[in-house]
Amino acid sequence: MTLPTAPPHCPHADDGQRIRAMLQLVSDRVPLQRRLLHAGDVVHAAGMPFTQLFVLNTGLLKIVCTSADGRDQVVGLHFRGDWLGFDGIATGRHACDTVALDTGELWSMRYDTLMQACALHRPLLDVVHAEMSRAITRSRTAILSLCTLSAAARVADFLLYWAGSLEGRGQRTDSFTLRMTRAEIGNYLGMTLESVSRALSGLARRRMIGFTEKGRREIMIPDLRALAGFVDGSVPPPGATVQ
Amino acid sequence: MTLPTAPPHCPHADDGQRIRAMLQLVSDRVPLQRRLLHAGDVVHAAGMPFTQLFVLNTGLLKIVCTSADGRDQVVGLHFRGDWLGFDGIATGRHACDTVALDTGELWSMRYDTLMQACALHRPLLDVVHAEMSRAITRSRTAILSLCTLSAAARVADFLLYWAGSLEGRGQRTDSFTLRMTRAEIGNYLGMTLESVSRALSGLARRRMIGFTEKGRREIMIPDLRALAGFVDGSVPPPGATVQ
DNA sequence: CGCAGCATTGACGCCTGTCAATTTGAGTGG
DNA sequence: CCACTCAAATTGACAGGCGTCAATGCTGCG
Repeated sequence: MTLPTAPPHCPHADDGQRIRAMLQLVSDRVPLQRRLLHAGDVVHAAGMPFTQLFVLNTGLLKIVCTSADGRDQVVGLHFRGDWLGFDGIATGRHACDTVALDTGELWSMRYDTLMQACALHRPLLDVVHAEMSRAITRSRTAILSLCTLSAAARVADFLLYWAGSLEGRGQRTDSFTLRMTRAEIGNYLGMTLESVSRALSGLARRRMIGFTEKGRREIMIPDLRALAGFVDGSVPPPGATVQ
Repeated sequence: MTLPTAPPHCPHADDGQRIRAMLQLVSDRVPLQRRLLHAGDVVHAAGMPFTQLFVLNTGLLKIVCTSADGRDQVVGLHFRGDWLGFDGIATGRHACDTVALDTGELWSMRYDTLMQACALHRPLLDVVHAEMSRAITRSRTAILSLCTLSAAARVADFLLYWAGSLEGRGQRTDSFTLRMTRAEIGNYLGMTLESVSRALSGLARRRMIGFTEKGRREIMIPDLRALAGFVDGSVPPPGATVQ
């Protein structure tokens, strides 16, 4: 039996390998500072002068943009191996806030130092460009989801994205803890916290996800493919009551 | 009298200078192919092998992403001086379609050739990185608008973005032609074409924009700041009848 | 033990999507 | 130059998804 639908978020099976090799390359070739992060720590804030790039070695971060009139918005989540700070290159100042959502370790390096290292070792430059490329593609995927999916489907898609990110990093994907409040998730997905809660409850009612006894932040996904089927519409929405 | 609100899209006044210098640098230092574009021409399609980067010398392009299950979405617009194709670096294949919306001229260069030129002339590398950085920031701004603004405000914001892009490129900003159908605009803004039409009509009723006699694609904006005030909520929505 | 933050659930209403009719405008051929 | 045709745009009626408001339950911590 072949896959009925391609999972929306399918990191290559060798993503874990890729990320490990990238981290190895960076730590071999670039002088790094290492910093322990705790939930709530600010890596950089909008307006700060740009001098450094960052690599998240472990943990979880959110990117928050704020408009001139005060609307703020989670525009990205970052996992182990993701790079941060590219937004500052063009203007010399960071355009957003970056905040830790969990404990972890952050690497930082001066941009000019990194470029010197790249000049000496071309594969390093390729890695940097690939990471920028990934950042661009990921944002576009987020826009696609925001514009084309219903609120419930966006929540399901978000869970698949999270699971896919863990899978690409070698962690278990059938059960994980969302290290965000419903309000943060809702902000990221362009909906209210109540809609997030209702969507999760609906998915749980349909047995497409489950909650553990440890609290409602820990999510179980028995079958990723079933969830993907819901996102692409091949499974009806969990609106009606189901037995 | 100081500005009541900062315009949401405010390219630096010297953006035109920056873009001209960038184009000059690229054409001086990198072997280019030049190609004439017409509306509908495809620059690259999703899945195509990545070998080249592109710079739009004149004209207008849209970026379209398609999900595995067939949802498609305009995720970006590009004007004179914008770079294209970064999405292909990470995977070696393009992740989206790029389609011309107007006649124009496109420059293309091999990525490896560009990198060789960058190795010889560091400012060129900085330019490339700055363009990638801008692409990341722009996508985030789009997400911010999608998630935090009402449909009518998104349309107003879109017009300001368009005007700002023209301003940064030295063109008149009080009157311009949208080279997209309502359906394309709606797709880009995450709403239906009817909502776009209603929003434009509402803004026109409020005299915040005007249509010329040449057709409903040409938009006049008498006061950018008034429109910006509407986006940030300091001016009430054009729902009710006015005078 | 009690408080404060987080999550769930229900009721209600509005924004915006859907469907449909009509008008406008552009392109084509007689 | 005008009639014809078709895509694009406008506008209205209606409904449903989701935001808003509010009450309640749950959990962790002082």
